[in-house]
Amino acid sequence: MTMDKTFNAAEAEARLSKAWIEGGAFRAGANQSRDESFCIMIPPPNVTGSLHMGHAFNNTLQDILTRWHRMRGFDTLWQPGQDHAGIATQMVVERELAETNMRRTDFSREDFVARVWQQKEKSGGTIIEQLMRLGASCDWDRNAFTMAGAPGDTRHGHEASPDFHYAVLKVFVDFYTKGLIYRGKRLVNWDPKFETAISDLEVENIEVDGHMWHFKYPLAGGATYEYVETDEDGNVTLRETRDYISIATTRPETMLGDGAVAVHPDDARYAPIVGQLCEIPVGPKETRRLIPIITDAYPDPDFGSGAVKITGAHDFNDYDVAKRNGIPLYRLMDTQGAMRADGLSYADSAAKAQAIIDGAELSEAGVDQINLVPDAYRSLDRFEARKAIVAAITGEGLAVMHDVTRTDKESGAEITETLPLVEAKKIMQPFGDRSKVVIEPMLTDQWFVDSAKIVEPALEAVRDGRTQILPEQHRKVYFNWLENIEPWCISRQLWWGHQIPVWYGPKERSPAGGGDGSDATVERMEFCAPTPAAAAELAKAYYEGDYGIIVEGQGAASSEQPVIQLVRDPDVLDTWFSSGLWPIGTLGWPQETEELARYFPTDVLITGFDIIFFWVARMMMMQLETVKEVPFHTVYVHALVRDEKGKKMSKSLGNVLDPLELIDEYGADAVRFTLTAMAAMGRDLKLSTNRIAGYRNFGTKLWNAARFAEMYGCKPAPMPETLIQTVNKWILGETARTRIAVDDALGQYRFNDAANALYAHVWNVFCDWYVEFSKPLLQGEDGPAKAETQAVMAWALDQCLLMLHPIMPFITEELWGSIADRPKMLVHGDWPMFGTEIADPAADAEMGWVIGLIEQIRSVRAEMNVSPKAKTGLVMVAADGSARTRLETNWALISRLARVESVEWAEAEPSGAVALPLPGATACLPLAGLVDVAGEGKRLEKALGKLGKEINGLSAKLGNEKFLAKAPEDVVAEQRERLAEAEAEALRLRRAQERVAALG
RNA sequence: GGGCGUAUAGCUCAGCGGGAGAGCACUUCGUUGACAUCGAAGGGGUCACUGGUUCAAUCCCAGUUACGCCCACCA
Repeated sequence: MTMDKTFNAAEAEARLSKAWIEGGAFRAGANQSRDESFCIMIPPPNVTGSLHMGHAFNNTLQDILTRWHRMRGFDTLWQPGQDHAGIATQMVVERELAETNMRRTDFSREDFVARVWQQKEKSGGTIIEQLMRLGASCDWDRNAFTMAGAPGDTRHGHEASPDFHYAVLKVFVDFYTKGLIYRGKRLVNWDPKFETAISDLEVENIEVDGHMWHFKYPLAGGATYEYVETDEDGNVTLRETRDYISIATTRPETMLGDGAVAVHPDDARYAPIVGQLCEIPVGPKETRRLIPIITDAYPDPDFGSGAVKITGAHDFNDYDVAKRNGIPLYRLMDTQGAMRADGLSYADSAAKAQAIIDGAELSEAGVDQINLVPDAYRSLDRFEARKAIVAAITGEGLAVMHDVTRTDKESGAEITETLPLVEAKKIMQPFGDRSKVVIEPMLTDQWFVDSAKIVEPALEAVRDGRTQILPEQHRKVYFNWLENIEPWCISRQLWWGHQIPVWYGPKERSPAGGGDGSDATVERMEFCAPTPAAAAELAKAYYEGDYGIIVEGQGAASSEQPVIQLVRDPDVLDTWFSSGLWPIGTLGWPQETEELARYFPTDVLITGFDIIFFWVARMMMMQLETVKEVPFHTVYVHALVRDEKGKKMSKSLGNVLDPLELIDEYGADAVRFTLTAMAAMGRDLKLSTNRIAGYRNFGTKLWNAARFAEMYGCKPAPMPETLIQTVNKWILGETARTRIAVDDALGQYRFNDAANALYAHVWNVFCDWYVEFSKPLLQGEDGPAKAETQAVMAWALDQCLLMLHPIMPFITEELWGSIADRPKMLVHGDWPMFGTEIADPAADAEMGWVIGLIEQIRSVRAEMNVSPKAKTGLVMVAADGSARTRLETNWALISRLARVESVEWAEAEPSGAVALPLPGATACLPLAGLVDVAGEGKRLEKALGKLGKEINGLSAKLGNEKFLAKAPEDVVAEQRERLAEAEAEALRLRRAQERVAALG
């Protein structure tokens, strides 16, 4: 069978992929021949996701390491799986519903979740197929899912996944029991689109054009004070009588919820009015609220007016100030970011708020009933309300005014107008990273992980090197975030996810009338347990006495005894809480599985920098808290794949390269090799199709080299004990050096170095030289030499295939199979382990000499415009015998590649010849008649110029006593040697110059 | 406001205390049966700037400039 002229990537990739998977080539432990294990956890892509360039990059690197270890006989597992991706996935389904004008609330929770499971079945397999097309050698039989085992689980596509749901709930319960998780009413980031709380990390602060309005808060009862501004030296710059305090805000709609105005305690301007009341200038005049002017360290006297309105329920800074000063928190908005319409009437609310100012005490729930949104603004969207409020205040003359001078277009006169002070300002505004809508700080009940309590081991593990972060610059980022860790809000008001395993019952032990749980939202008992039955057990113990316990959704009461109804917390957990358990969860924890024992802690995590906080840090904390071990020994953080201009790939820019389209066009190997070759640690890569095409050509080159080998019958065969041919000895050494370089590079996660070493070896050494050198031997009459070369050629090619396989699995597997029938596929090939013991220094030196000679002859011929077809003679002036031996043993090679047809030996260099310096000899090309005298003169001139510079530099250095005294001996010796060589060559060049001059 | 990163050939980037490299692009030449998705030869760089350390700096240190990224509550 002869090989096809080209590699048919599309056909071969599909066929080989199938063969690997059906043959179980990727199973955990496949090809194992040693004790050590090697395990990588895939960063689980979203179930609804599809493969983008980042995935392609990330998974290529993981696959390289996995294949490399598998070939080296490690007990290897690359664990695949998907993430349920709470918000992202629910969003997909809700969007679909929206097309038919339906909402999630049109369904029961159970039905909606069932729809999401259907969606998951529909699209969950896509990314797996795409990863398979990339060649990812995951153990697909173990495909896991972060919501496996949760109610409604269809097990589709992740049949073997452990009960992840149980593991997640168990960790929640454990953390709860240990006091690491708590529930409380806190100000959280609220996404009005998805109507859920989100964590700090899910908020993107983006600079937008905003406005800062300045409004007057009149002092109560028309009081006045003398407002005095001074400059740095204490000189009075402004003195006026005011009956108001000036307040700046970028969000006027929140004024309705103000609880106080704060000034800095040292701010002399406002000292006269501290303790007084001022009026919020919004709403029906007769019921405007009065709020106190207080002091707090928070306001910066140098910013704005120096006075800050305190809206505790709608701003994070204000929240802290309010907490410190006992200022009530008034919630103004509903879950969709519209102004509230629920709760008490405005009049009642204002009255109650006033009562609080006057000293009345209200329960938390009582305060929440207060709705300070006037009727005119109720139900308005927050941005509509903002407009209306600004208009109302301005119309009433309570905006701070300032003079604006402009030049009238028609008359050219300068006109000064007094206008409301509205500063156009760049402000950092928070947006939901998924919803892209403005996030609202919102006062709600949420669950939190008290991260500060579990952070220390995660810091310590990186500090002491149990977990290594590469590249190292990311360590700082990691430390910095963890050292300043904030509580992690883990509850989400969604339906898709792990429902929080907490059940509520009435606080009182004697629920009158059977305890219908009507006040359960106010004061209640929490029962945290991984299952409803366990929760009921806990409740039974608490409600000691003769109660029946009814757990939500677990059937009705049967007896006549009083009944306690347990209601489950409706919220689900942040996706990252469950993916934070990915390493142990996929290995079957909390069962003590064999996999856990073999593969945990895992070896390396390969991930993008964008999820260091989201995921890596959380995994560290959660694994260390749960099983007291680091989840992985190394974190390799890769950079971003950008477009060829360095722009981030984005749909809106339209510069997205689809890895699947690239695979279709260039083949998976070309895409993989490109990404690998560009994977310099810590540096973004700019991907261009041009580059991919180049590496596709590399595959073709390899293919053709194999065709050449096949053509000359180079089949894998035992090599002779002793090699005779120098080229064959030499290629062994070259191969060994490459093997060392590749292993070295991969061992240090220097993927680009590995790729480049292989590229250079295959193309520049194997193809450019060895294949060419082999031709006279393979085509010649010398039987033993031919046989030896065939065997060595086959061997050297095999080594190329073996070493390239982790990066280019398909073409190498295809070649491996077409070269010979083998006991094992290449995917299970035995990675070369030989070192330089198989090299032969004498052969290396000899081939170096031969290559040098050929290159010099070619160079001269090209520059002299000698026709490539013309053959020339060669005159050798030998300084010692070794040169003669070298030339004669390699004459066939030299003659062919340098196109010289004869050689004669002379005592002196003939005139009219170009002299080429070599170790131990001078090679002379008698090109009389062919020589372009002027050209040769120029060439020599140039070469001498270069040499002159080098000689000057070296002599200066060697003339420097300090250098001789302080530099290491070997460096001095090396410089001396270089100087001697340079001088010798310069001498030869000068003699050649003379001869050329004589010719002219 | 903090923190980090990057400046090397026309382009994209490796490298890194003692001889400036690769790929692409460019120029010239080439259909010798592996390969024109190729071969051979070649041009091209005060390694951003300024100081310092050193016998020696593209590389280490400090500063400057430009660009990029991350984090952060200035109303």
